[in-house]
Amino acid sequence: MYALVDCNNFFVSCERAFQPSLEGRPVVVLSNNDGCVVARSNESKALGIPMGTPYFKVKHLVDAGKLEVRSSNYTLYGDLSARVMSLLAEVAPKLEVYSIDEAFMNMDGIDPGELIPLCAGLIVKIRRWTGIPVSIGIAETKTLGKVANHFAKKYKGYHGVCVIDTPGKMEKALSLTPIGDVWGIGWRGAPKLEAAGVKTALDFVRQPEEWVRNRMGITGVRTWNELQGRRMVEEEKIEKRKSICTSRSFAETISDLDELTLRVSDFAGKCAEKLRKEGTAAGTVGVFIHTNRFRKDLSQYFPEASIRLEVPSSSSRDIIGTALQALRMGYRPGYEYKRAGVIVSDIVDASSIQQTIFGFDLSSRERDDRISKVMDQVNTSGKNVLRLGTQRPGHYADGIRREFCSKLFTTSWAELLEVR
DNA sequence: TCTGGGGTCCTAGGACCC
DNA sequence: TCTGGGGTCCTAGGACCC
Repeated sequence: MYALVDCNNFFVSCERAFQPSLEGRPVVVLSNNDGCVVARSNESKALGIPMGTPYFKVKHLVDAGKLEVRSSNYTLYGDLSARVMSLLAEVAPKLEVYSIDEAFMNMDGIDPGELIPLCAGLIVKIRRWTGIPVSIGIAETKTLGKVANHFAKKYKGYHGVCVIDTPGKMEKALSLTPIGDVWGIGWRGAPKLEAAGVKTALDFVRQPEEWVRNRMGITGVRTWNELQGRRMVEEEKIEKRKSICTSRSFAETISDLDELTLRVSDFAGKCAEKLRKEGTAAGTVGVFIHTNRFRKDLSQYFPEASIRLEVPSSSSRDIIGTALQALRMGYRPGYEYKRAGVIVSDIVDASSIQQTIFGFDLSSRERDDRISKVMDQVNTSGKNVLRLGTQRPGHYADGIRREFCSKLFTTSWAELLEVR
């Protein structure tokens, strides 16, 4: 069986773990730049605030004292996530961390009778040790585990654990699951299915396989099988990432190429850092810049350009230099850019590069790699203390709004002392 | 006035080859 | 005037996830 562990309202729960006054109150956490709502407490869901609501639409509730708001604090969330995952790893034969707030535990080999008490105990322990409430859904496949998790969250009677382990429970659960809530269907696919009379997950699995294949292709057939207890979603892949992206919206728009150069340099430098941290190198560097798509009154422009490197690299000099070339290819003056990003792809293991290159002078590359290494050793604070001439001083994410940010409760002694 | 960021996989169509 | 058929690989864009 799979046990899907999902942290309840994760970002909000992280804020609450260190700010008990938020308990029981409507709380939302905002995206970067304080843009829109990305996490809601049950109380704020009850207020009818949809996911993704721009902040300015709920500001009146905050001003009236009816809603608490926090800027997102990913350092804090990442740290608490690691703590939760380490507790899961202690009991799961195999753990697959799926996202910052979710993990699949492969429970194959554990006595089925033990599953519920084990998971119930885990929920209590995680709450006590980290402050984070979690729910667990148990079933034969990951997609059914998602369904079970839904019920564990929704109905108090389950005390956080729901199991789907018989055909009867399966049919009951599927009949109560709207088709749009199924993992892998998505909000675009749901209306089409509903129009064809498929309103619930049970309606869906009762369609013939060919019907599903014709409408939704191979991915639809996978979901169709998974919902019936046949495993189709692959076991964990421990592979390295295939692409890495660093992008941000700006607090204000930018038209000037020199200013964009500073920002794109920082994003590219961050990508290079991430590559080195994973022990990989990228063969392609891409850059995009976007105008503000919500401003219908302004002219829009979404250029992107990518450049293939002669030899994959993770050196800041290479990645930043190439990103700036790509930026100049796409940039046109006269537009108000609101967002920019760097994507590195065609990623390979850094160790595989050395042997494969002929006729390429590796001596300058080796020198660059040594420079990058020193930069990493010095820049442990996340600040660009050591940087290339095109990068800005300070932190790469400086200049974005974080008006309601909580303290770094878990990661900085200075901050912790300040709280005390 | 104000609207996030980072990933993966699949597919259709073009380029290219014989 | 008449102009094949079949395969692979790559890429861009769409859909989905959290």
